[in-house]
Amino acid sequence: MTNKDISIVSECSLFSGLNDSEIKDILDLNRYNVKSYHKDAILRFQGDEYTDLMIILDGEINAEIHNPDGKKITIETLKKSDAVAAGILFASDNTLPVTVVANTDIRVLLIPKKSIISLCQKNEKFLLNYLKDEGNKIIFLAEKIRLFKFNSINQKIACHLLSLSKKQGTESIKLPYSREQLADLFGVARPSLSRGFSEFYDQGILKSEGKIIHILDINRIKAIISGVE
Amino acid sequence: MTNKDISIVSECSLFSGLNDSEIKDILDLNRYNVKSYHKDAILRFQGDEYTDLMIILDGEINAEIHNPDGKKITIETLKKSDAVAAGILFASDNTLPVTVVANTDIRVLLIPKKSIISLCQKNEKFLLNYLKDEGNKIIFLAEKIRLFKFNSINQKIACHLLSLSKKQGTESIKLPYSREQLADLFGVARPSLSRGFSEFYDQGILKSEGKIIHILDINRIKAIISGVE
DNA sequence: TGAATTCGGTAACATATGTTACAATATGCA
DNA sequence: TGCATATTGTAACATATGTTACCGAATTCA
Repeated sequence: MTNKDISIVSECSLFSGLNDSEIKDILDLNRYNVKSYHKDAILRFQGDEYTDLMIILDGEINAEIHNPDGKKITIETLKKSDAVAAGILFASDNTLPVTVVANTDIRVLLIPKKSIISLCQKNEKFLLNYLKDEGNKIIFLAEKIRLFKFNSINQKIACHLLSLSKKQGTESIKLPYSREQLADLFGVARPSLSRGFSEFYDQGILKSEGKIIHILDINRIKAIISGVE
Repeated sequence: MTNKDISIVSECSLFSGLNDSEIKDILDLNRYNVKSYHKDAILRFQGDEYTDLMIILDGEINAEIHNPDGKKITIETLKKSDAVAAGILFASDNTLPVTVVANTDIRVLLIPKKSIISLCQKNEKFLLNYLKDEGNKIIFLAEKIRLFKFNSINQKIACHLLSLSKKQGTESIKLPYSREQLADLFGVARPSLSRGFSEFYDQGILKSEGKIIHILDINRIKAIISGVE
Protein backbone atom coordinates (compact mmCIF):
# COMPACT_ATOMS: atom_id res chain seq x y z
CA MET A 1 0.00 0.00 0.00
CA THR A 2 1.61 3.23 -1.12
CA ASN A 3 1.58 6.42 0.87
CA LYS A 4 -0.56 7.96 -1.80
CA ASP A 5 -3.16 5.25 -1.34
CA ILE A 6 -3.02 5.69 2.42
CA SER A 7 -3.77 9.33 2.03
CA ILE A 8 -6.71 8.50 -0.25
CA VAL A 9 -8.08 6.17 2.40
CA SER A 10 -7.60 8.80 5.05
CA GLU A 11 -10.01 11.00 3.09
CA CYS A 12 -12.69 8.32 3.44
CA SER A 13 -15.39 9.39 5.88
CA LEU A 14 -15.08 6.09 7.74
CA PHE A 15 -11.48 6.94 8.63
CA SER A 16 -11.98 10.56 9.47
CA GLY A 17 -10.22 11.58 12.66
CA LEU A 18 -7.58 8.91 12.16
CA ASN A 19 -4.17 10.01 10.97
CA ASP A 20 -2.17 8.38 8.21
CA SER A 21 0.06 6.37 10.50
CA GLU A 22 -2.91 4.98 12.41
CA ILE A 23 -4.46 3.94 9.12
CA LYS A 24 -1.21 2.39 7.99
CA ASP A 25 -1.04 0.40 11.22
CA ILE A 26 -4.64 -0.71 10.88
CA LEU A 27 -4.19 -1.84 7.33
CA ASP A 28 -0.90 -3.58 8.06
CA LEU A 29 -2.53 -5.56 10.84
CA ASN A 30 -5.42 -6.61 8.64
CA ARG A 31 -5.61 -8.37 5.33
CA TYR A 32 -6.58 -6.28 2.42
CA ASN A 33 -6.57 -6.38 -1.33
CA VAL A 34 -6.31 -3.90 -4.16
CA LYS A 35 -8.08 -4.59 -7.44
CA SER A 36 -8.40 -2.76 -10.72
CA TYR A 37 -11.27 -2.81 -13.19
CA HIS A 38 -11.89 -1.24 -16.55
CA LYS A 39 -14.61 1.24 -17.36
CA ASP A 40 -18.06 -0.36 -17.60
CA ALA A 41 -17.02 -3.46 -15.68
CA ILE A 42 -19.66 -4.72 -13.30
CA LEU A 43 -17.95 -5.07 -9.96
CA ARG A 44 -20.86 -6.62 -8.11
CA PHE A 45 -24.34 -7.65 -9.12
CA GLN A 46 -27.41 -6.79 -7.17
CA GLY A 47 -28.06 -9.95 -5.15
CA ASP A 48 -24.36 -10.78 -4.74
CA GLU A 49 -23.12 -11.40 -1.26
CA TYR A 50 -21.09 -8.46 0.01
CA THR A 51 -18.17 -9.75 2.02
CA ASP A 52 -15.44 -7.12 1.73
CA LEU A 53 -15.77 -3.44 2.27
CA MET A 54 -14.89 -1.65 -0.95
CA ILE A 55 -13.19 1.72 -0.90
CA ILE A 56 -12.49 3.58 -4.12
CA LEU A 57 -8.83 4.48 -4.62
CA ASP A 58 -9.25 5.88 -8.10
CA GLY A 59 -12.02 6.53 -10.57
CA GLU A 60 -15.77 6.59 -10.23
CA ILE A 61 -18.47 3.99 -9.75
CA ASN A 62 -22.26 3.91 -9.91
CA ALA A 63 -24.65 2.11 -7.60
CA GLU A 64 -27.63 1.22 -9.76
CA ILE A 65 -30.92 -0.58 -9.42
CA HIS A 66 -31.75 -2.63 -12.49
CA ASN A 67 -35.01 -4.23 -13.39
CA PRO A 68 -35.40 -7.35 -15.52
CA ASP A 69 -36.21 -5.49 -18.73
CA GLY A 70 -33.05 -3.45 -18.79
CA LYS A 71 -34.27 -0.25 -17.21
CA LYS A 72 -32.11 1.21 -14.51
CA ILE A 73 -31.87 4.04 -12.07
CA THR A 74 -28.66 5.32 -10.65
CA ILE A 75 -28.91 5.57 -6.90
CA GLU A 76 -25.63 7.32 -6.45
CA THR A 77 -22.27 8.00 -7.97
CA LEU A 78 -19.26 7.35 -5.76
CA LYS A 79 -15.77 8.64 -6.28
CA LYS A 80 -12.25 8.45 -4.95
CA SER A 81 -12.16 7.91 -1.16
CA ASP A 82 -15.80 6.86 -0.93
CA ALA A 83 -16.79 3.59 0.73
CA VAL A 84 -19.21 1.42 -1.21
CA ALA A 85 -22.32 0.01 0.49
CA ALA A 86 -20.71 0.06 3.92
CA GLY A 87 -24.05 -0.57 5.60
CA ILE A 88 -24.70 -3.82 3.77
CA LEU A 89 -21.70 -5.45 5.42
CA PHE A 90 -23.55 -5.65 8.73
CA ALA A 91 -27.10 -6.30 7.53
CA SER A 92 -28.80 -9.59 8.45
CA ASP A 93 -28.75 -10.57 4.83
CA ASN A 94 -25.60 -9.10 3.35
CA THR A 95 -26.77 -9.26 -0.18
CA LEU A 96 -26.30 -6.13 -2.27
CA PRO A 97 -29.49 -4.22 -3.12
CA VAL A 98 -27.69 -2.48 -5.99
CA THR A 99 -25.45 -3.31 -8.90
CA VAL A 100 -22.01 -1.70 -8.74
CA VAL A 101 -20.63 -0.52 -12.08
CA ALA A 102 -17.32 1.13 -12.99
CA ASN A 103 -17.92 4.52 -14.58
CA THR A 104 -14.26 4.89 -15.43
CA ASP A 105 -11.21 2.72 -15.07
CA ILE A 106 -10.95 2.22 -11.35
CA ARG A 107 -8.88 0.87 -8.53
CA VAL A 108 -10.49 -0.28 -5.29
CA LEU A 109 -9.34 -1.38 -1.88
CA LEU A 110 -11.06 -4.42 -0.40
CA ILE A 111 -11.10 -5.06 3.34
CA PRO A 112 -12.69 -8.28 4.62
CA LYS A 113 -15.71 -7.99 6.87
CA LYS A 114 -13.84 -9.64 9.74
CA SER A 115 -11.18 -6.97 9.68
CA ILE A 116 -13.84 -4.28 9.68
CA ILE A 117 -15.52 -5.86 12.70
CA SER A 118 -12.30 -6.01 14.65
CA LEU A 119 -11.51 -2.46 13.57
CA CYS A 120 -14.87 -1.37 14.94
CA GLN A 121 -14.11 -3.06 18.20
CA LYS A 122 -10.64 -1.65 18.55
CA ASN A 123 -11.20 1.85 17.32
CA GLU A 124 -14.01 3.89 18.68
CA LYS A 125 -13.63 6.72 16.22
CA PHE A 126 -13.93 4.34 13.33
CA LEU A 127 -17.03 2.86 14.86
CA LEU A 128 -18.78 6.16 15.32
CA ASN A 129 -17.81 7.09 11.79
CA TYR A 130 -19.38 3.89 10.62
CA LEU A 131 -22.62 4.53 12.48
CA LYS A 132 -22.70 8.06 11.14
CA ASP A 133 -22.10 6.88 7.60
CA GLU A 134 -24.98 4.42 7.78
CA GLY A 135 -27.26 7.04 9.28
CA ASN A 136 -26.37 9.42 6.47
CA LYS A 137 -27.13 6.75 3.91
CA ILE A 138 -30.56 6.20 5.44
CA ILE A 139 -31.35 9.90 5.22
CA PHE A 140 -30.02 9.99 1.67
CA LEU A 141 -32.31 7.14 0.63
CA ALA A 142 -35.33 8.64 2.36
CA GLU A 143 -34.70 11.89 0.48
CA LYS A 144 -34.39 9.91 -2.70
CA ILE A 145 -37.83 8.42 -2.12
CA ARG A 146 -39.27 11.86 -1.51
CA LEU A 147 -37.68 13.11 -4.71
CA PHE A 148 -38.97 10.16 -6.73
CA LYS A 149 -42.53 10.29 -5.48
CA PHE A 150 -43.24 13.95 -4.95
CA ASN A 151 -41.31 15.83 -7.58
CA SER A 152 -42.19 16.19 -11.22
CA ILE A 153 -39.41 15.98 -13.78
CA ASN A 154 -39.27 19.75 -14.04
CA GLN A 155 -38.98 20.08 -10.28
CA LYS A 156 -36.12 17.60 -10.33
CA ILE A 157 -34.36 19.67 -12.98
CA ALA A 158 -34.94 22.88 -11.04
CA CYS A 159 -33.74 21.30 -7.81
CA HIS A 160 -30.65 19.88 -9.43
CA LEU A 161 -29.71 23.14 -11.13
CA LEU A 162 -30.25 25.19 -8.01
CA SER A 163 -28.01 22.95 -5.96
CA LEU A 164 -25.34 22.94 -8.66
CA SER A 165 -25.59 26.70 -8.89
CA LYS A 166 -24.96 26.98 -5.16
CA LYS A 167 -22.10 24.53 -5.34
CA GLN A 168 -20.43 26.22 -8.31
CA GLY A 169 -21.17 29.69 -7.00
CA THR A 170 -22.57 30.93 -10.29
CA GLU A 171 -25.78 30.93 -12.28
CA SER A 172 -23.93 29.70 -15.34
CA ILE A 173 -23.64 26.06 -14.59
CA LYS A 174 -21.50 23.35 -16.01
CA LEU A 175 -23.49 20.12 -15.87
CA PRO A 176 -21.33 17.29 -14.57
CA TYR A 177 -23.56 14.62 -16.11
CA SER A 178 -24.71 13.93 -19.63
CA ARG A 179 -28.45 14.13 -20.25
CA GLU A 180 -28.57 10.39 -20.31
CA GLN A 181 -26.81 10.03 -16.97
CA LEU A 182 -29.04 12.68 -15.52
CA ALA A 183 -32.14 10.84 -16.72
CA ASP A 184 -30.89 7.68 -14.99
CA LEU A 185 -30.17 9.65 -11.85
CA PHE A 186 -33.67 11.07 -11.87
CA GLY A 187 -35.15 7.72 -12.78
CA VAL A 188 -36.93 9.10 -15.86
CA ALA A 189 -36.76 8.55 -19.61
CA ARG A 190 -34.26 10.62 -21.52
CA PRO A 191 -36.72 12.21 -23.98
CA SER A 192 -38.90 13.19 -21.03
CA LEU A 193 -35.95 14.95 -19.47
CA SER A 194 -35.18 16.71 -22.76
CA ARG A 195 -38.78 17.86 -22.94
CA GLY A 196 -38.41 19.37 -19.49
CA PHE A 197 -35.31 21.32 -20.44
CA SER A 198 -36.99 22.52 -23.62
CA GLU A 199 -39.94 23.86 -21.68
CA PHE A 200 -37.54 25.85 -19.51
CA TYR A 201 -35.79 27.24 -22.60
CA ASP A 202 -39.13 28.20 -24.15
CA GLN A 203 -40.23 29.97 -21.00
CA GLY A 204 -37.01 31.93 -20.77
CA ILE A 205 -36.03 30.36 -17.48
CA LEU A 206 -32.90 28.69 -18.78
CA LYS A 207 -30.54 29.21 -21.69
CA SER A 208 -28.27 26.56 -23.05
CA GLU A 209 -24.87 27.49 -24.45
CA GLY A 210 -22.71 24.54 -25.32
CA LYS A 211 -21.93 22.68 -22.14
CA ILE A 212 -23.15 25.55 -20.02
CA ILE A 213 -26.66 26.13 -18.70
CA HIS A 214 -27.47 29.71 -17.76
CA ILE A 215 -30.17 30.29 -15.19
CA LEU A 216 -31.97 33.37 -16.48
CA ASP A 217 -34.68 33.54 -13.85
CA ILE A 218 -33.66 32.01 -10.56
CA ASN A 219 -36.84 33.09 -8.82
CA ARG A 220 -38.97 31.02 -11.12
CA ILE A 221 -36.60 28.10 -10.56
CA LYS A 222 -37.23 28.46 -6.85
CA ALA A 223 -40.97 28.82 -7.41
CA ILE A 224 -41.04 25.63 -9.45
CA ILE A 225 -39.22 23.74 -6.73
CA SER A 226 -41.69 24.83 -4.10
CA GLY A 227 -44.53 23.85 -6.38
CA VAL A 228 -45.95 27.33 -6.91
CA GLU A 229 -46.31 26.75 -10.63
CA MET B 1 -39.69 0.57 34.47
CA THR B 2 -41.85 -2.49 35.01
CA ASN B 3 -40.71 -6.02 34.29
CA LYS B 4 -43.27 -6.17 31.54
CA ASP B 5 -41.69 -3.14 29.87
CA ILE B 6 -38.24 -4.64 30.27
CA SER B 7 -39.39 -7.75 28.49
CA ILE B 8 -40.85 -5.61 25.69
CA VAL B 9 -37.50 -3.85 25.30
CA SER B 10 -35.70 -7.18 25.29
CA GLU B 11 -37.69 -8.09 22.18
CA CYS B 12 -36.24 -5.05 20.41
CA SER B 13 -33.70 -6.08 17.79
CA LEU B 14 -31.18 -3.61 19.20
CA PHE B 15 -31.15 -5.52 22.48
CA SER B 16 -31.14 -9.00 21.10
CA GLY B 17 -28.65 -11.27 22.82
CA LEU B 18 -28.94 -9.27 26.05
CA ASN B 19 -30.93 -10.78 28.87
CA ASP B 20 -33.55 -8.99 30.95
CA SER B 21 -31.27 -8.30 33.88
CA GLU B 22 -28.58 -6.83 31.63
CA ILE B 23 -31.19 -4.58 30.08
CA LYS B 24 -32.47 -3.59 33.51
CA ASP B 25 -28.94 -2.67 34.57
CA ILE B 26 -28.35 -0.70 31.41
CA LEU B 27 -31.54 1.27 31.77
CA ASP B 28 -30.98 1.88 35.48
CA LEU B 29 -27.57 3.34 34.75
CA ASN B 30 -28.90 5.62 32.06
CA ARG B 31 -31.58 8.24 32.01
CA TYR B 32 -34.73 7.34 30.19
CA ASN B 33 -38.28 8.49 29.86
CA VAL B 34 -41.63 6.90 29.12
CA LYS B 35 -44.28 8.89 27.28
CA SER B 36 -47.81 8.20 26.13
CA TYR B 37 -49.64 9.63 23.15
CA HIS B 38 -53.13 9.26 21.77
CA LYS B 39 -54.02 7.85 18.40
CA ASP B 40 -53.26 10.24 15.54
CA ALA B 41 -50.85 12.31 17.60
CA ILE B 42 -47.82 13.46 15.68
CA LEU B 43 -44.82 12.43 17.74
CA ARG B 44 -42.21 14.05 15.58
CA PHE B 45 -42.30 16.13 12.43
CA GLN B 46 -40.12 15.52 9.47
CA GLY B 47 -37.33 18.05 9.95
CA ASP B 48 -37.38 17.81 13.76
CA GLU B 49 -34.12 17.12 15.48
CA TYR B 50 -33.98 13.54 16.72
CA THR B 51 -32.26 13.47 20.07
CA ASP B 52 -33.64 10.45 21.92
CA LEU B 53 -33.96 6.95 20.63
CA MET B 54 -37.62 5.98 20.65
CA ILE B 55 -38.68 2.40 21.34
CA ILE B 56 -42.33 1.44 21.14
CA LEU B 57 -43.67 -0.14 24.33
CA ASP B 58 -47.25 -0.37 23.21
CA GLY B 59 -49.28 0.39 20.10
CA GLU B 60 -48.32 1.14 16.56
CA ILE B 61 -46.76 4.08 14.73
CA ASN B 62 -46.23 5.11 11.13
CA ALA B 63 -43.19 6.70 9.58
CA GLU B 64 -44.51 8.86 6.76
CA ILE B 65 -43.18 11.23 4.16
CA HIS B 66 -45.48 14.19 3.60
CA ASN B 67 -45.40 16.72 0.85
CA PRO B 68 -46.61 20.30 1.15
CA ASP B 69 -49.97 19.66 -0.49
CA GLY B 70 -51.09 17.02 1.95
CA LYS B 71 -50.12 13.91 0.06
CA LYS B 72 -48.28 11.28 1.98
CA ILE B 73 -46.67 7.92 1.67
CA THR B 74 -46.18 5.56 4.54
CA ILE B 75 -42.61 4.32 4.62
CA GLU B 76 -43.18 1.76 7.31
CA THR B 77 -45.38 0.76 10.18
CA LEU B 78 -43.64 0.03 13.45
CA LYS B 79 -45.07 -1.88 16.38
CA LYS B 80 -44.35 -2.92 19.94
CA SER B 81 -40.61 -3.50 20.56
CA ASP B 82 -39.51 -1.72 17.40
CA ALA B 83 -36.96 1.10 17.54
CA VAL B 84 -37.85 4.25 15.62
CA ALA B 85 -35.35 5.83 13.24
CA ALA B 86 -32.37 4.43 15.11
CA GLY B 87 -30.04 5.35 12.26
CA ILE B 88 -30.87 9.03 12.37
CA LEU B 89 -29.43 9.37 15.86
CA PHE B 90 -25.91 9.08 14.47
CA ALA B 91 -26.27 10.86 11.16
CA SER B 92 -24.30 14.06 10.55
CA ASP B 93 -27.54 16.00 10.50
CA ASN B 94 -29.83 14.28 12.93
CA THR B 95 -32.97 15.71 11.50
CA LEU B 96 -35.81 13.27 10.85
CA PRO B 97 -36.52 12.50 7.18
CA VAL B 98 -40.01 11.25 8.12
CA THR B 99 -42.98 12.31 10.20
CA VAL B 100 -43.79 9.93 13.04
CA VAL B 101 -47.51 9.45 13.70
CA ALA B 102 -49.35 7.37 16.31
CA ASN B 103 -51.58 4.82 14.61
CA THR B 104 -53.15 3.82 17.92
CA ASP B 105 -52.80 5.01 21.48
CA ILE B 106 -49.17 4.37 22.24
CA ARG B 107 -46.50 4.32 24.89
CA VAL B 108 -42.86 4.87 24.00
CA LEU B 109 -39.54 4.65 25.77
CA LEU B 110 -37.08 7.47 25.12
CA ILE B 111 -33.36 7.04 25.65
CA PRO B 112 -31.06 10.05 25.16
CA LYS B 113 -28.47 9.88 22.43
CA LYS B 114 -25.66 10.17 24.97
CA SER B 115 -26.83 7.04 26.76
CA ILE B 116 -27.01 5.19 23.47
CA ILE B 117 -23.46 6.21 22.62
CA SER B 118 -22.12 5.03 25.93
CA LEU B 119 -24.14 1.85 25.59
CA CYS B 120 -22.52 1.26 22.23
CA GLN B 121 -19.12 1.73 23.74
CA LYS B 122 -19.74 -0.53 26.71
CA ASN B 123 -21.69 -3.28 25.07
CA GLU B 124 -20.37 -4.87 21.96
CA LYS B 125 -23.49 -6.92 21.26
CA PHE B 126 -25.62 -3.82 21.37
CA LEU B 127 -23.26 -2.14 18.98
CA LEU B 128 -23.30 -4.92 16.43
CA ASN B 129 -27.08 -5.02 16.73
CA TYR B 130 -27.13 -1.34 16.00
CA LEU B 131 -24.95 -1.67 12.93
CA LYS B 132 -27.08 -4.54 11.74
CA ASP B 133 -30.26 -2.60 12.25
CA GLU B 134 -28.99 0.32 10.22
CA GLY B 135 -27.80 -1.97 7.46
CA ASN B 136 -31.22 -3.60 7.34
CA LYS B 137 -32.88 -0.23 7.10
CA ILE B 138 -30.68 0.69 4.15
CA ILE B 139 -31.66 -2.49 2.35
CA PHE B 140 -35.30 -1.91 3.22
CA LEU B 141 -35.21 1.58 1.72
CA ALA B 142 -33.39 0.43 -1.40
CA GLU B 143 -36.09 -2.22 -1.89
CA LYS B 144 -38.70 0.45 -1.39
CA ILE B 145 -37.17 2.49 -4.18
CA ARG B 146 -37.19 -0.53 -6.45
CA LEU B 147 -40.84 -1.18 -5.61
CA PHE B 148 -41.81 2.43 -6.23
CA LYS B 149 -40.02 2.82 -9.52
CA PHE B 150 -40.28 -0.56 -11.17
CA ASN B 151 -43.58 -2.07 -10.12
CA SER B 152 -46.99 -1.17 -11.47
CA ILE B 153 -49.86 -0.89 -9.03
CA ASN B 154 -51.07 -4.36 -9.98
CA GLN B 155 -47.62 -5.78 -9.37
CA LYS B 156 -47.58 -4.16 -5.96
CA ILE B 157 -50.94 -5.73 -5.13
CA ALA B 158 -49.78 -9.13 -6.37
CA CYS B 159 -46.53 -8.86 -4.42
CA HIS B 160 -48.28 -7.84 -1.27
CA LEU B 161 -50.87 -10.59 -1.44
CA LEU B 162 -48.30 -13.25 -2.19
CA SER B 163 -46.21 -12.28 0.79
CA LEU B 164 -49.26 -12.14 3.05
CA SER B 165 -50.38 -15.51 1.75
CA LYS B 166 -47.00 -16.98 2.67
CA LYS B 167 -47.06 -15.33 6.07
CA GLN B 168 -50.61 -16.44 6.87
CA GLY B 169 -50.10 -19.87 5.37
CA THR B 170 -53.30 -19.76 3.33
CA GLU B 171 -54.60 -18.42 0.04
CA SER B 172 -57.56 -16.84 1.82
CA ILE B 173 -55.98 -13.74 3.17
CA LYS B 174 -57.06 -11.32 5.81
CA LEU B 175 -55.78 -7.89 4.82
CA PRO B 176 -54.22 -6.14 7.81
CA TYR B 177 -54.63 -2.70 6.23
CA SER B 178 -57.61 -0.78 4.92
CA ARG B 179 -57.53 0.08 1.24
CA GLU B 180 -56.66 3.62 2.13
CA GLN B 181 -53.71 2.57 4.31
CA LEU B 182 -52.58 0.22 1.60
CA ALA B 183 -52.71 3.01 -0.98
CA ASP B 184 -50.51 5.14 1.28
CA LEU B 185 -48.13 2.25 1.75
CA PHE B 186 -47.88 1.78 -2.00
CA GLY B 187 -47.65 5.50 -2.57
CA VAL B 188 -50.59 5.51 -5.00
CA ALA B 189 -54.06 7.05 -5.12
CA ARG B 190 -56.84 5.07 -3.49
CA PRO B 191 -59.12 4.89 -6.54
CA SER B 192 -56.17 3.65 -8.56
CA LEU B 193 -55.65 0.86 -6.07
CA SER B 194 -59.36 -0.02 -6.16
CA ARG B 195 -59.19 -0.18 -9.92
CA GLY B 196 -56.34 -2.64 -9.62
CA PHE B 197 -58.27 -4.92 -7.29
CA SER B 198 -61.31 -4.75 -9.58
CA GLU B 199 -59.25 -5.84 -12.54
CA PHE B 200 -58.11 -8.87 -10.58
CA TYR B 201 -61.71 -9.69 -9.61
CA ASP B 202 -62.84 -9.35 -13.23
CA GLN B 203 -60.08 -11.63 -14.43
CA GLY B 204 -60.93 -14.29 -11.86
CA ILE B 205 -57.56 -14.00 -10.15
CA LEU B 206 -58.96 -12.81 -6.84
CA LYS B 207 -62.28 -13.01 -5.06
CA SER B 208 -63.34 -10.68 -2.28
CA GLU B 209 -65.50 -11.96 0.53
CA GLY B 210 -66.00 -9.45 3.33
CA LYS B 211 -62.61 -8.83 4.91
CA ILE B 212 -61.12 -11.83 3.18
CA ILE B 213 -59.38 -11.92 -0.18
CA HIS B 214 -59.21 -15.32 -1.84
CA ILE B 215 -56.43 -15.96 -4.29
CA LEU B 216 -58.09 -18.04 -7.00
CA ASP B 217 -55.13 -18.29 -9.35
CA ILE B 218 -51.81 -18.05 -7.60
CA ASN B 219 -49.86 -18.82 -10.75
CA ARG B 220 -51.16 -15.72 -12.46
CA ILE B 221 -50.32 -13.75 -9.32
CA LYS B 222 -46.75 -14.99 -9.64
CA ALA B 223 -46.71 -14.27 -13.36
CA ILE B 224 -47.86 -10.71 -12.77
CA ILE B 225 -45.12 -10.15 -10.22
CA SER B 226 -42.44 -11.32 -12.60
CA GLY B 227 -43.86 -9.07 -15.31
CA VAL B 228 -44.97 -11.81 -17.67
CA GLU B 229 -48.32 -10.14 -18.22
C1' DT C 1 -9.71 15.11 -42.07
C1' DG C 2 -13.47 11.99 -42.61
C1' DA C 3 -16.21 8.08 -41.06
C1' DA C 4 -18.34 5.96 -37.25
C1' DT C 5 -20.45 6.35 -33.09
C1' DT C 6 -22.67 8.49 -29.42
C1' DC C 7 -25.54 12.03 -27.70
C1' DG C 8 -29.35 15.09 -27.59
C1' DG C 9 -33.70 17.27 -29.36
C1' DT C 10 -38.20 16.50 -31.12
C1' DA C 11 -42.69 14.78 -32.35
C1' DA C 12 -46.57 11.60 -32.37
C1' DC C 13 -48.51 8.50 -29.83
C1' DA C 14 -49.51 5.05 -25.92
C1' DT C 15 -50.44 4.29 -21.24
C1' DA C 16 -50.49 4.30 -16.34
C1' DT C 17 -51.91 6.76 -12.79
C1' DG C 18 -54.05 10.77 -10.61
C1' DT C 19 -58.35 13.60 -9.85
C1' DT C 20 -62.87 14.44 -8.81
C1' DA C 21 -67.23 13.30 -7.76
C1' DC C 22 -70.80 10.35 -6.47
C1' DA C 23 -73.16 6.31 -4.92
C1' DA C 24 -73.20 2.12 -2.15
C1' DT C 25 -71.77 -0.16 1.88
C1' DA C 26 -69.97 -0.77 6.18
C1' DT C 27 -68.92 0.90 10.70
C1' DG C 28 -69.35 3.06 14.87
C1' DC C 29 -71.86 5.72 18.02
C1' DA C 30 -75.94 7.81 20.38
C1' DT D 1 -82.00 0.44 16.33
C1' DG D 2 -81.12 4.21 13.53
C1' DC D 3 -78.27 8.06 12.28
C1' DA D 4 -73.79 9.93 11.16
C1' DT D 5 -69.42 8.98 9.51
C1' DA D 6 -65.95 6.63 7.32
C1' DT D 7 -64.70 3.38 3.84
C1' DT D 8 -64.84 1.52 -0.66
C1' DG D 9 -66.04 0.97 -5.55
C1' DT D 10 -66.75 3.19 -9.83
C1' DA D 11 -66.73 6.15 -13.83
C1' DA D 12 -65.30 10.02 -16.66
C1' DC D 13 -61.77 12.66 -17.38
C1' DA D 14 -57.02 15.04 -16.99
C1' DT D 15 -52.21 14.68 -17.13
C1' DA D 16 -47.52 13.36 -16.66
C1' DT D 17 -44.46 10.40 -18.30
C1' DG D 18 -42.93 6.60 -21.21
C1' DT D 19 -42.07 4.76 -25.97
C1' DT D 20 -40.47 4.76 -30.38
C1' DA D 21 -38.43 6.56 -34.13
C1' DC D 22 -35.85 9.82 -36.56
C1' DC D 23 -32.63 13.46 -37.45
C1' DG D 24 -28.94 16.50 -36.76
C1' DA D 25 -24.98 17.81 -33.89
C1' DA D 26 -21.12 16.59 -31.37
C1' DT D 27 -17.47 13.62 -30.36
C1' DT D 28 -14.19 10.08 -31.03
C1' DC D 29 -10.99 7.71 -33.38
C1' DA D 30 -8.44 5.96 -37.22
